Amino acid sequence: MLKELNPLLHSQLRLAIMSILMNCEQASFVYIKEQTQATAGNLSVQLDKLEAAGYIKVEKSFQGKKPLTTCSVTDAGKLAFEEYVNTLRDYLDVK
Amino acid sequence: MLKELNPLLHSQLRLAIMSILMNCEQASFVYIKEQTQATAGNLSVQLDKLEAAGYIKVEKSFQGKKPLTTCSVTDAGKLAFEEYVNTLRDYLDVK
DNA sequence: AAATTTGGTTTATATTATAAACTACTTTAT
DNA sequence: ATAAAGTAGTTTATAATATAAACCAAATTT
Repeated sequence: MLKELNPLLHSQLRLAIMSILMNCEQASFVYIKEQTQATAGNLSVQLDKLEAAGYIKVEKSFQGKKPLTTCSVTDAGKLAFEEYVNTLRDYLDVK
Repeated sequence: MLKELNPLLHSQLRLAIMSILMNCEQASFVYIKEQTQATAGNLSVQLDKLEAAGYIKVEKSFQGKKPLTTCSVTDAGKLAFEEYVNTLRDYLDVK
């Protein structure tokens, strides 16, 4: 029997965000936006959800005069991502 | 840059259906319902979508007096599933 | 100083998933 | 023989989710 796929991670954009953050120490809002091709609004909403779940940390600062939003994955986020990947493998691996 | 995940396959239930069908020649509505724990209504809708996309073939017959709906994956479905899996690997593989 | 760009957030809408209600028929119990 | 319950689904309504459009505040360019 197939386990449930964490619905918070089973979303194209949130998964892409997590994928990026799993591969670097931190990434800016603008960088993630470029990489994912998401609209700023959509990205903002999805980052909020991941942050609310405790999967990522979002820090707001200024780079000179421009606002700079920096994101990084938390330990809980890493764990959730890894569990999601393992669960998903059961769906994908065709015997 | 991450490619788009086929939205028709990026759904827990539809993915589970495809996963089951990729591992057997054919499966009945009832069997898929049991395996996925889906409600009949939800399953019916998602099977329709997969059929409309040409990813599965749905055949209705009778087993004695009871209706029997049998599903199997098409070549197009196999192809789409494999492409989805490959795309997904880019999201999951943490370098 | 008006227009445009940057870096976002908020809110409204479209899409999708899910559940509830229904249909049609069969089997079982009364 | 008929009412009650079960089987195998479909249709329709609702809840959840994703996405886009509209907006804000400040900085930069013309």
